[in-house]
Amino acid sequence: MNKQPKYRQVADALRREIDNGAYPPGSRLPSESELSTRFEASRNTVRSGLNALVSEGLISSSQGLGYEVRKHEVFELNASRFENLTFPQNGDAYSTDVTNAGRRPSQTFRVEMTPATAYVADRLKVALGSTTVLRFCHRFVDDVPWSTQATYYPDWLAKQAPRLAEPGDIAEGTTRYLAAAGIEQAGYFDEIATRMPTPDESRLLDVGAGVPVLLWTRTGYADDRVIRCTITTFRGDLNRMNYEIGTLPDRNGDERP
Amino acid sequence: MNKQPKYRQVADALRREIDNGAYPPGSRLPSESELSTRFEASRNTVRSGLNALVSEGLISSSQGLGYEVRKHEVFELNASRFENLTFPQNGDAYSTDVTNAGRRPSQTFRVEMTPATAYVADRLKVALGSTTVLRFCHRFVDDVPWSTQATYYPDWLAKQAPRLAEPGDIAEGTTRYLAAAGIEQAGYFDEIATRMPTPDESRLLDVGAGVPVLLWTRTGYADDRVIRCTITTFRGDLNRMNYEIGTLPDRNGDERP
DNA sequence: TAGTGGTCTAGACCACCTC
DNA sequence: AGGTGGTCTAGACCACTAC
Repeated sequence: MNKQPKYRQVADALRREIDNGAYPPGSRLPSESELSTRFEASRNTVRSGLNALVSEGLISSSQGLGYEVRKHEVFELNASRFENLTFPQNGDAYSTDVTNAGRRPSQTFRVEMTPATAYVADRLKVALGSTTVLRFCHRFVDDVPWSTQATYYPDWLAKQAPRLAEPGDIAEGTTRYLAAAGIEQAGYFDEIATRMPTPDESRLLDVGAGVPVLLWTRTGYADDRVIRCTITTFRGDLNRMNYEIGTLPDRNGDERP
Repeated sequence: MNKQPKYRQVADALRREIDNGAYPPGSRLPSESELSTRFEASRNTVRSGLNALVSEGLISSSQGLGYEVRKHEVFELNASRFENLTFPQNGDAYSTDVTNAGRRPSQTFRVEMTPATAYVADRLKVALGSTTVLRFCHRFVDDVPWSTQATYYPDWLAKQAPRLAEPGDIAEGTTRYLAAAGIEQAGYFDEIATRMPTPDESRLLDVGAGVPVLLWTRTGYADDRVIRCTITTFRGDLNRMNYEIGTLPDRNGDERP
């Protein structure tokens, strides 16, 4: 006989009921004291079970309100089209994508000079701690924190293209501005990873326990030189990345009925 | 004054010490009762703090042994080279990659006929519940569970290429076998997402709390037909995916000193 | 004010590992 | 045997939300 601990039985029973649709996304679970009666367990034991489901990302809780089944709506980002080398888009790809999806984008933006961390220095091929220009975006969709994006430029490039280090927006887009300055991005290297958020990331993206982040690092090259390194941190529950490679049939919105 | 709850103070203090290197990766934390004395908190409160760090993926615990700082070694998978259309590799790309990294790959393998789930049916463009061939791999590196890979083929293709549904390995590789049968993959569509593992996935990949999974879905096309859908589930703490797009300078191992 | 979850305690017993 | 974490309880008080 393989007896499970009681808190796990609670978690399993509730998970099954959520999967079955007994508690649809957005609905509320019974209160801790009700569950405590139902499972003949102390409140603390029930809490352990609920906690497990929170860590799985299945439910969330808020003080005074109760436990709610999480709803998952995903936003797709086409990374191979995002910055297409042959068909560059006009303006900001993020705003366009979000607006096209019928949502309202907003962002805060800042520029600063900052010493390169090991991770960034490695990719930009500059010395650890050497100066870089950081252009940082904190992005929202319908006022929900969605992602952060930090782009680092090496010092030598900022000297060649001084507007990079100026606080304002670059209206025509940085890629286009750099191209006009004779720096044309010929290719990029993408790295994708996942992990649980740091406390800082939890704060910026407003995620609780049970939601991982999706980390996307794009290193851009012009000839043999690295011209930038962009680190995007997504809420894992709200985002998905796509790549199209080779020849594909047309998929003109037929996937979104 | 912004007083934090005690269990969070415990978590923050320990996280800081881990970040500082006071407890390097692989080392053990003091026992719960020692921490209980140090922080003047009950054992349960200390446990809450430790639990938070477990959920962040920073530490892990095992009965009778204590808490250990997790070490992170990542395995990189180059998804744009993985199945290069112009320079196909010989044999199994996974085994080659792992062996090249000086590690020992192993896997279990099975083939079955199974009705298409909504997710798979959507991608294969077949009816929900219609028959598909599933070729499933459970992969290990040095006997550590690493990833699972499930490839679904539509029924019509299995009729055209009958060895797909046979239980054994396909020595020359399925891509090559299909090409010989006149089915040449011309392109693919990749989707990448992350979430916390389901209980099934936790079991197969042997991950505890605080480790998300990285989900990679590759849908392969030949002309306008979908010929397969491969769903790979990685342990998020051990894997990273890469894409090379456009022209890049040679990076012949110079990144791995 | 009543009900919800959030924090904390003190103590008990069990399961696992090392010696 | 002695130390570690894992489970569970009963009860207390606090903070937030709703009405």
